[in-house]
Amino acid sequence: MNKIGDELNKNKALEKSDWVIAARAILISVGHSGLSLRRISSHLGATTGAFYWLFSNLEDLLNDLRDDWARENSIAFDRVFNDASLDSYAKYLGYVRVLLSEDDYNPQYDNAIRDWAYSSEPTAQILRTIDAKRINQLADMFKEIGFDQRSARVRARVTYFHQSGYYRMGINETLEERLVDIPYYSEILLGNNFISPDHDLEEIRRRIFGEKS
Amino acid sequence: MNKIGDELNKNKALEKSDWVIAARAILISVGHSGLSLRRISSHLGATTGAFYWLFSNLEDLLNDLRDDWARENSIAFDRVFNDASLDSYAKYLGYVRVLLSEDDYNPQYDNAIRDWAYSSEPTAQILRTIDAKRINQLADMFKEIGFDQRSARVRARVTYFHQSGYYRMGINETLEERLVDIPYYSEILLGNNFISPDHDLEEIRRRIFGEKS
DNA sequence: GAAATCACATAACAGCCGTTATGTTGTCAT
DNA sequence: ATGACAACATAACGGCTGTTATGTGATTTC
Repeated sequence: MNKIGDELNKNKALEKSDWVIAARAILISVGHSGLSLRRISSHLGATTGAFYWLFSNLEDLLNDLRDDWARENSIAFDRVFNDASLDSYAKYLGYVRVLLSEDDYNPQYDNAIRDWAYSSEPTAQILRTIDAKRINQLADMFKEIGFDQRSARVRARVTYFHQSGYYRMGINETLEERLVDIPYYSEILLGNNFISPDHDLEEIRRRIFGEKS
Repeated sequence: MNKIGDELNKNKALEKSDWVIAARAILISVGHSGLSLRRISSHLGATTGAFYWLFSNLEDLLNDLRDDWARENSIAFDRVFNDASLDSYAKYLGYVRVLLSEDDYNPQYDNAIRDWAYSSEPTAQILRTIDAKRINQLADMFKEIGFDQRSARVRARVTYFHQSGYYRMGINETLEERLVDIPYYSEILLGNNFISPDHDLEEIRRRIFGEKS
């Protein structure tokens, strides 16, 4: 385990957020089974004694960790779906951009939480809440596009479950490979050729990421 | 933990399969974190000493458990996709039937293995193999239906990931509720109204499960 | 009927776990 | 200079883990 003590100011006292960040790093890289107090402590170059100065017990930290996930890994989606200036198709493109760029949204964080939820009821609870929110965001988008209530709900599920399943399998594809598939997803999920297989790769990239870059 | 000792013949010696069955039950109901030797032993009404009479170590049993999953939870799919007498649409119906009936296929078993795979490389490896096989089965079906190679592959992924994601969320729906959604899935995944929303529930049920039942 | 072997049970080992009690610094106010 | 307090470190507790060494009762073999 690398100590990240060098990176943070040694003259400053540890804060709760330091522990949350350390726990998050371990959760993502190792999984929830790695969330032991001694492991998190050594990751910070500290001991378990230091931990109990800030937290009352481990569950206390894990609650903060769950809240961190619910906040931080929803920001990217919220930014797209709460943007009133975007029409439904622009939201679809924004959603695809979030999934392809992966700088605001960390799918591994989602994966780790999803695994954790199997054996942790508090985790399962907050996961259900966030899942429901995201699916509703997608369903509203599909309804805005023109699908009726029931069809939109099924499309939202198919879209969201595909997303989580894709990242869950740990598929290793380059951005180019993924861009090639975008028109086929459009055909299936939108039911039209909004992004057509006839478009060349550069045009698809421009549609999603904008003019430059 | 219930001891199942009463259910199995007390006069007969324990076999490897007894331990695999016990481990499976715990994996499904508790998750991989519950797979401790003392827990599995007490589930059988035995002690850890008995375990080492049949297995060399815990990993030995866990390997058998992984193999059990790969075999037992693939039978239902293989039966559909390896049936040469079924055309592509019949295979689609067969696939849907497997997912809806859930007597030959246990999605919870899949879930538990998928969670386990996050922290266990041997589990991740066998999961990748089985996932790839199932996705290929679906892709071949979609190709047989008429989609080109690339489109079929994407449809297979969307279909399979939706399946795993659906069960992963632990959604609680009655068979009736799920049947109502079938036409919308048909519309999305097959791109047509092979099963139309205009069909009534009883006809949909008949198409999937056959004349009687 | 005695010996051997099978099929376990019992007990102990070291290692990890969360948690607590106590010890030890450095900094600051007086 | 000294007491006070913040911010930890150290050490130990009981409980759980996989594993091993040894003990034990029933069944089989001769």
